[in-house]
Amino acid sequence: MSRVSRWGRRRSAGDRAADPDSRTRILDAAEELFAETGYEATPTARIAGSAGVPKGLVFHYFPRKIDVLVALVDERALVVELPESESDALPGDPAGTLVRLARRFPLRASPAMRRILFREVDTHRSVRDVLGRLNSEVVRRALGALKLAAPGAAGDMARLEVAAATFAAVLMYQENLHQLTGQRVDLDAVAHFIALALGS
Amino acid sequence: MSRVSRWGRRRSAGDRAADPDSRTRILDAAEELFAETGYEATPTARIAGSAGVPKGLVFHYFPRKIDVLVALVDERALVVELPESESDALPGDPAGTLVRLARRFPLRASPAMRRILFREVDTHRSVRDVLGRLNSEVVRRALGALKLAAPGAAGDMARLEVAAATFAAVLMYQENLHQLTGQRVDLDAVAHFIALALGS
Amino acid sequence: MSRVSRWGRRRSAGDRAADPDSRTRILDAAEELFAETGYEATPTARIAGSAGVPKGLVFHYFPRKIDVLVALVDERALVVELPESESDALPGDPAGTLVRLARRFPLRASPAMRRILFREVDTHRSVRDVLGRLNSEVVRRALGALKLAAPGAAGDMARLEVAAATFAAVLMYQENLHQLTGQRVDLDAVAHFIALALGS
Amino acid sequence: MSRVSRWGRRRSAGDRAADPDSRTRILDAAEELFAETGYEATPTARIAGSAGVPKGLVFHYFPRKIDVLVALVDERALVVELPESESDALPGDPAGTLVRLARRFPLRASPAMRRILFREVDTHRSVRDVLGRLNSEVVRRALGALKLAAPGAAGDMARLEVAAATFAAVLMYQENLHQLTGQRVDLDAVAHFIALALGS
DNA sequence: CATGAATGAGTATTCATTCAT
DNA sequence: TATGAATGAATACTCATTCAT
Repeated sequence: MSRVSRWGRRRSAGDRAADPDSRTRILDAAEELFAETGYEATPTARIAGSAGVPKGLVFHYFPRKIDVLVALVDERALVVELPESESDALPGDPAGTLVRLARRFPLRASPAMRRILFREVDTHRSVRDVLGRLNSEVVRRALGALKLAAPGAAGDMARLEVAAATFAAVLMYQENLHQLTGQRVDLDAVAHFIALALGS
Repeated sequence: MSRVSRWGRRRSAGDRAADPDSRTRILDAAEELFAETGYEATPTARIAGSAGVPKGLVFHYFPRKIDVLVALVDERALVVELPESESDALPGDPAGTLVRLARRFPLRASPAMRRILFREVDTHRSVRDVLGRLNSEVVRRALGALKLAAPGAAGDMARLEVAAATFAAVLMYQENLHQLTGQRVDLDAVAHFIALALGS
Repeated sequence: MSRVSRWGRRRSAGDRAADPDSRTRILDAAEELFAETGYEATPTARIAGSAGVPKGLVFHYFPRKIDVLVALVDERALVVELPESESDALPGDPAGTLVRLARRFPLRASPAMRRILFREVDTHRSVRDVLGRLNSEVVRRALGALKLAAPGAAGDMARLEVAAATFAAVLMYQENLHQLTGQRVDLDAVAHFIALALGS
Repeated sequence: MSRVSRWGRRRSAGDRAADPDSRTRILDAAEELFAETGYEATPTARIAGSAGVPKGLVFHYFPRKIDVLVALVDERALVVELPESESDALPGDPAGTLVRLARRFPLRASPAMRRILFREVDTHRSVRDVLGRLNSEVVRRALGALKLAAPGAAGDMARLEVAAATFAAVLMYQENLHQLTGQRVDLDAVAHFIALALGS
């Protein structure tokens, strides 16, 4: 049950812990392959091969291929439990507040997961649900943080909501944008831009 | 169900016949199916069946399955040739300018095409190219329009660029957002919000 | 649709007709293999191999494996259309009447079919239905023939029914009995035995 | 659902414990499943699951899957040791004699066993042997009993043999017939019918 | 005895693609 | 152009069986 890995440090050198168990290795491999090639175009045999386990073992843990995707999304997309603390919020600094929020954003977890979530929204209800929940959460937190950080605009709820939704959209899709245009949107600049609108 | 879409013209010049030709019917069917189920998960046989043509005919027009996708994207994603006219731009009304731009936006073409473009970015270089070109185009036009519409901010190029990129992001992904959260982002509100930031 | 073969003369020498078509060859092979090894234990690949057609073609004609069995049973178990003529019935000779009936009995069709019918009764509703219909038919005809052939017992309907059911049971299961005990029940003797009971 | 059947004794001698031991539970489950679904179509894992034992334990007791079937047939198909007593035979009452014989007939053991025996005749030599032995036994006993019960026909050995074989056929397959036609053959009526033939 | 992870050969089924007509 | 039978590589999934604990 203990899901060992955390992206960016999946198997660091000095790890004296034993090999991650087979189930984890399967999910690791699937995460990478689904992100690269997509769910449909990734044969289970390749997942097994890439994970270094026999083909049959994949089905031991995940009776259907779709269960690999579902487990992946359920176990790895929302694992980072953000403390509810909105201590990020610094009154008078909405831009910095948004940037700090983005840094600790759950979607910051594995870039592979982000690609999977967006690419496979239609593949399974579970993916769509997780992505939806994620989006709502970001909007909710951005809104909460902005309420504290932008005292001047606190009265204009509608404006705060648009700000939160706009920031969320940029944040949620930035990875996709990066793929498309080849250039990453500068989140800091967007945050400042939004702060401007709130300040006026 | 009627595949005679309002999304651009597919019919050959002199068409008064009721039935589009086979090739068109194949593309119509593929467009719908790829959007629904994805490229990989859509068998060519189903495209043929849905188009009401024999299986073999699909390969007569499109030697490889991928050619269906490529033709679809090449012929239907950018067909709406926006007049270069930035007559949309109304000096002093950046919000209205953005909204008008959005209304005539190429991506406003077939919703199915949008889903295909986003879902199949990684399936073929051609898709990625078209989507990239589309995105650049939107940013470019938004930027151009804003230059004219927001004379006050005209000097601050960096700010205009962030504004354009932000609006483009919201615009490009609004359909996706809609699916996820079940509620459409209010483009007008975002446009006004952006105008606020430009005005201050 | 024309089902060429009739067992015992599936491919006689002087047959100038071309090879039976692929579909027929598949059914021929399946009939033999299902009878030998049973439905479950017969891989579709072996059917194809035995029929001399590529694996995929089996699924071209029969989308699911069970469809092969169903087609087999539906098309080959009841094909022999017995003329309704009860001319078999010879008044005063119930024994001869039963024997003649047995000789033209539909189940006399392919011995392989008989083994399939009995072995796979539980495999699919269609098999059970065909076998049930066959049994009812035999009882019905035996009863009809006996009514005419055994005028002495014509008044004792109950006795005629028992006679018909008994004969049908022996007839229907004789192939199985043969397998089990290694010795065939002598149908003639049973017919005479039954005639005895009717005569007394 | 309660596997404590009336069909022979499975429990070890001193059993007062509520739970049969694992081996017995495995056989119980297999008996039910083989009868329902057939040997080939019943995975060992399902036997284990249905018996409430871990998968590995099945192979502890029965190294190969086929051993489960063999053990089942060997231990449960002939267990009811009929006393050799032909005290059933009542001179002058061949019908009653046959009916009494049928009531104590070994095949009266578990209906599930009967279906297994008939369905899996070809699966393993052991099954065929047991079924063959069973059939011979029935014929042998019916013959013996009829010799005593029908003194009038005692001289006509051939006729007695046909009578025995006919009755055995009806008896052995009545369960199958029941499934097929949905209506059970009336054994009493058949017995009387046979007695008639012997008496004339 | 008990347990369940591990293994890999086998199986039904799918599907892009070819091609004779 | 049309047509649909033919082909076989690929793929998800099954399952008997082994084995370390």
